[in-house]
Amino acid sequence: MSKAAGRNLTHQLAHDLGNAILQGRFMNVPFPSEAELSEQFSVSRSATREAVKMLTAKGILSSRPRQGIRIMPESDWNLFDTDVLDWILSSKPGLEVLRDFVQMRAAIEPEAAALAAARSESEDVADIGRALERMQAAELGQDDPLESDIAFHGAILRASGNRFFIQLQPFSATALRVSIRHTNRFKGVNTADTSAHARVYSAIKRGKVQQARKLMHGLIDEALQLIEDAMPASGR
Amino acid sequence: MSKAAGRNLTHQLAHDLGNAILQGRFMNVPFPSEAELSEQFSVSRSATREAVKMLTAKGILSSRPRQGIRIMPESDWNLFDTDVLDWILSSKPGLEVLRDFVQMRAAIEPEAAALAAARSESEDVADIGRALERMQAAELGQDDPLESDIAFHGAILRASGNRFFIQLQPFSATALRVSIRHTNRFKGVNTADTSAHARVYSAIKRGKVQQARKLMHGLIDEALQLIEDAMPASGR
DNA sequence: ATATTCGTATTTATCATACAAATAAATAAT
DNA sequence: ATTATTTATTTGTATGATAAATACGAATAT
Repeated sequence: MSKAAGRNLTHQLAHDLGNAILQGRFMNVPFPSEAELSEQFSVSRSATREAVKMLTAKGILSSRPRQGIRIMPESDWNLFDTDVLDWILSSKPGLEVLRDFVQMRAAIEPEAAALAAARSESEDVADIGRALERMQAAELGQDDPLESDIAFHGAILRASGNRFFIQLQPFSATALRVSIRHTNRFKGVNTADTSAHARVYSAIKRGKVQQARKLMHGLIDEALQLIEDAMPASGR
Repeated sequence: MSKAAGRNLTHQLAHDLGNAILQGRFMNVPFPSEAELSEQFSVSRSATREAVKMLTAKGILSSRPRQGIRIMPESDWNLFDTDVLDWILSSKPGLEVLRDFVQMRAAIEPEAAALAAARSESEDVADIGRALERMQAAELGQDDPLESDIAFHGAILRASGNRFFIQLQPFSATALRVSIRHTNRFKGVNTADTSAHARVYSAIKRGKVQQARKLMHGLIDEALQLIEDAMPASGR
């Protein structure tokens, strides 16, 4: 078991199991029983059961008497859960998953930018500006390029004023982290990218709804094109 | 505690607590401790703890020694969790929540339709046609209008071929269920609506990406306009 | 032979109890 | 008034025992 990640044993075990499952370590072996898990991780049955219940709540496991604990089909996993997103990230996802992430962002973020522009008088919009400043600072090596990019897109989701968009912040962040793992060997800090972001912010601040949507769409669609060009044709 | 909803006591308790929380029953009273929950629901501490851990996994609760169990801020709740969506639905959400649902659908579903059109050769597309037939049957009273509508939009999400869109099926279904509760007093079975759906299906089947996106957007945007017109101006 | 019934072993589900650890609040000391 | 210490409360962890569900195989009947 990992050092001292979660706050308590139950959380740690849930985290470790989640990671192991998403890494595919139980693809060929049957999933252990409660008793086996307790023994393998040197944890009480109570803690084991609680960890299993947490993963059950995320749609990853299910358990029935006599049958034991089983991994649910991937289609049941709650992919928008923050923990699950973390486990996806550390499972080193391939281009297909990255494409799915970016296609989703291409649906969400242009609309979020449009909604933000429609509420341009909101205080939330200033956060977008602050994140943009961080991106500009990152160009000079004074901030982290990835983290400031994440902050920018997160700020737009918040500025949408829509609880569902707001909750997609971890999704967007994970998508960006997956992206950079596939693309940052090609380009480092990108001045053109930052100014494209600046144009999005400008449109939002000035309440230009259509323009905000279109600019954000352009931003993400460019990334999507790069990914699809890099993919073998079979995967499309 | 409710009759025999979930498969076991833990699930039942988690379900009942989730419902109670989303109904706002702990707005003014402090959340009970483990011991109090056990006593109030006549359930062992183990089962109580497991239920609390399940809600913790969904971002709804957190617990620390001495401080007890606390309800997390709503921004932490996993709103895309199927159970949470069910609890939202049974909490009789108002127009603000409905608007958030439909804004989200307006982002997701036009893109899903576009992606489905781009894979029009897929077998998944036939499911959309079958759902459309159900909608047409519903016009004649031979099927359920709401369920067939849900099936239609779910089929398009599946046909997108994108795991994230696919997982938004329960979201879309809940959104439609919330919608009908606010709008079906105005209109019953709508022939115009069904033929608009038929045009979306036709565009997808013929691989017309742009058209599929535009038609689906029109479909949802019309619903959104009705909602925003019905809302007091303050909420925009 | 085939299908059905029935028993049995295995695994989770539930309950109870005990002690440890964390920590918020009260109390005492400076 | 501030800080340190004690105390009480609550969750965390472990263990053991019994109940309930059910997959599997054996026995039985058709």
